Amino acid sequence: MLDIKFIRENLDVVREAARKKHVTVDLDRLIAVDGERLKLTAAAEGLRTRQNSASKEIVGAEPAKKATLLDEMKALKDELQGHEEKLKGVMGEWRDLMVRVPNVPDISVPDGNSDADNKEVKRWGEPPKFNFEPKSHVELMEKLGMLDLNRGTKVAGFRGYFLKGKGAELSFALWRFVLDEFGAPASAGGRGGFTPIIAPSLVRKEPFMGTGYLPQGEEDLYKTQDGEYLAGTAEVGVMGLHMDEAIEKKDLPIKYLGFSPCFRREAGSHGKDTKGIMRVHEFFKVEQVVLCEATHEESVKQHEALTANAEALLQKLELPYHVVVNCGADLGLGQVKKYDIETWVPSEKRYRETHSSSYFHDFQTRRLNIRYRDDDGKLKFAHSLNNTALATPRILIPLVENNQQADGTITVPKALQSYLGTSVIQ
RNA sequence: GGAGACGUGGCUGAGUGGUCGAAGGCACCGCACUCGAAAUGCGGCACAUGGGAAACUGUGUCGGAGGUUCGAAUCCUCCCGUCUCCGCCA
Repeated sequence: MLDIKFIRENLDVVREAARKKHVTVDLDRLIAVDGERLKLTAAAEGLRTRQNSASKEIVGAEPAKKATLLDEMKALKDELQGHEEKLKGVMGEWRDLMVRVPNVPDISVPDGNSDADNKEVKRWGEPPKFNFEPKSHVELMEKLGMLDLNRGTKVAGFRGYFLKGKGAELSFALWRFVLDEFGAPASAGGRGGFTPIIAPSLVRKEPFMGTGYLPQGEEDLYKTQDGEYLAGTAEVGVMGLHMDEAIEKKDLPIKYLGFSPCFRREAGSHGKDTKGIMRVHEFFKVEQVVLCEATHEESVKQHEALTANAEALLQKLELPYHVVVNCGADLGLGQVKKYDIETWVPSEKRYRETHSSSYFHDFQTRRLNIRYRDDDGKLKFAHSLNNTALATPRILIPLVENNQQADGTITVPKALQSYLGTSVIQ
């Protein structure tokens, strides 16, 4: 959510933001409704001022005076109720419009109409050259008893899967590997400063509103009969952690390495990625979540750091990847800027998204009411950021495909060998 | 699932119809003392929003939404949340 004052005073900027993000929101209507809101509020406040002063007079007034005042107040009360009725209607529309206003993308975000317009900004590693036709992760993993899709769908329905044997072990190995990478202090070659946290996936409505997944993303979420939703990323639960809190400035930046199961209905992507474990309803994410001081410079610094962290993991896993800066149309409502890291998938002969790194300024924290006391003694909304550390099972796809051998066995990257207890999956 | 208690500022905690935006404490800020710090003393200090160049000032906010009343932190209803006991389960 943006500050209404900011919207009023920078209407052109917000209008341009909506255009760039391809978001439809009637800003002129918002300004008109806001004017109405202010007018009605002022009128109601005037009446209340009178009510408050009369209320003080009534206490000590003599009977005749008191009766006069009481009559006046009864009439005023009716008038006030009329105003409040109108204001209520106006506020309803105002709020509906406000939650649709997008955050302003950074100047460095390219224009574009879809993810096809994202711009590559970096490339690392070389896609492997095979002297045989590379197999898909489905073929490789099923052959090695790592994955069972048929029985996955039997049990869990469309997009269901079982990871078993080395497939399950590989997942545990990766989680442990990531935890160690982030747990080690920077001096020891680790990422440093992240607190591991296992976050709820079953989450109440407020953190979804706060992170911006509701109301717009409702149809991609599973909802329980008790009104909670299942989170599609650990970000939701972790961001909810400090909701309605005031943080000590000395504690910033706060960095979490959140882990949780994730659930997505994948509504609207029915035809996409129907084979294998690229797009599943139920998966796991290790997510980096950061709260920091409310300056653009700090956000940018943390954003680059989060992105570098993910890159470092991929480099240790020896997976070729590239980084794209997402174009306006491919940004979420609250995102200022986003890098997707896409990892090479040999069977598709292209890079596929495995990480997504974004910052929000105070868009999320304003909704979540996460503040810190600044040096001037004032409470300010913190800035928030997040990036994937590692999402399973998707990451298994490039991992097995890039390391496949002609005989269908899979070599294990050095960094993982001690975790998996072998250098070859066969 | 049953019964009960509770929800107040950054934190803690008083407050049961008007004199309450709210005592006291902690934290924080300023000043004094000090070579400096600690301790101490004095003062300041909720948040949001409207008006105003500013000083200042209007309004709202005591979990949320309604209601009673001229007037609600305080009374009533519903909802949400927390805690305790019992039950159930691991």
